[in-house]
Amino acid sequence: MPEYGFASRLRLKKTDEFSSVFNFRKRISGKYLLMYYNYNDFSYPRLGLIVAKKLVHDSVRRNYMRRVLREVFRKNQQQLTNVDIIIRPKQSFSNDNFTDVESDFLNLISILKKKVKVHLNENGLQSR
RNA sequence: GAAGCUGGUCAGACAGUCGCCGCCUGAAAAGGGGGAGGAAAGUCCGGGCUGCAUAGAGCGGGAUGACGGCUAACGGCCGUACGUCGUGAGACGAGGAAUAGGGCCACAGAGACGAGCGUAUUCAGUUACGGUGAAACGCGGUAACCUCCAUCCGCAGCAAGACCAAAUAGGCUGGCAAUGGCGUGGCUCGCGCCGUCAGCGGGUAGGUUGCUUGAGUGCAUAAGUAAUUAUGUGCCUAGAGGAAUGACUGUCACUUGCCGAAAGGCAAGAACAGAACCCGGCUUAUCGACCAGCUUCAACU
RNA sequence: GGCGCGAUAGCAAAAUGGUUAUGCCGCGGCCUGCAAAGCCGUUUACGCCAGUUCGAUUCUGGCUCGCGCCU
Repeated sequence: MPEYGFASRLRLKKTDEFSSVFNFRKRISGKYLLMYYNYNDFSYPRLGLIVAKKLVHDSVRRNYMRRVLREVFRKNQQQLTNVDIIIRPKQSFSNDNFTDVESDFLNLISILKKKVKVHLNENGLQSR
């Protein structure tokens, strides 16, 4: 039975957790979103969100974007394993482009899954 | 019917699926119930609360200003008077004192603040007038210039404050003595600490608390022109902490456009905006819908 | 969340209840074989809306924008 919940353990909160992802320096970009990622030591993925005040001035729309991105992550989290990801929107969106944002996110996830596979293979080679 | 004025209410409704944050029941699994606003905003005023000594004296500083009332308090609200605007309903108005004193009054104008000057006139500096200018021959104007008078204000803010407590570092509490130093709010007084003796606990990260029942609110009655108050009765209405309210679907209702003779059908739209200790106001943003009272004009009886 | 500052030409930066200095920049001219430097001239401003006042950039409210501190 896949997990659809979104408990607080699945979130990135501390500055150290955010910087570790940024220092890994891996980034995938889509039309609406920018995704940073790093591998973690847990058996589940974790999400961090950054919505810049520069991008959208008023807090209503910033919080809306945060909620939508959290919702998309919640619905698709079973596709991911032990990665920390940070989502940063590149441009603003509203209720009209919800499906666009969702497909953009799914696209990023599929790219990430390929990279994870390669990463695991390389590690396997090194360990031999 | 048209144009307008004032006050008030609402801020789509009801279901379903998947989630989020508190609360309650339960050993658990699970179940039940609650979850943004009229401005939550700006932080412009006023309080509560907390600490600084139970915030106390003086200086300095700040705020307000017709009169009366309401209130926990206010720079808010209500009533009355006055002034300006409007045909009117109404709207707007932070200014008491210029003989307590000081300052300032550009340009123009012969002359600009304290009395003089010019012309005419008279017994007589006695009386009248004087282009300009906001103000001109004076007991001027200006106190949103200093100031005076009256009233009020100590300072900081929940990142206040309290409690439990790793690592590291050495300090903390009680008694006694006294110059100086340090701290507390802008300063002085005042107050506390630093010295020494005795005893062993104190405290940062982190966590818990403060944290939501309160000057609360619906209705009825009474007092008052009103703001408001009193009594009775019903209700509980978010409490997070890198910070919860989201996504999708259905039905009905609203607005606009198109089609149609009509019933109706199709499409689009639905504002401003998101709690962070809590209240009372003010100000600013806002698609619209509805209710009540009133004014002016036109027509008809 | 709370507290406190500021806004003056394209940039920097003063002062004041009655004409907004000054420097750099731009433009035109002189100088030079050509330029630079120098000299002369010149354009562009008191964030916005109200009030007090005869008159506001200044005084008083309210907006808008920017900055700093408390963690």
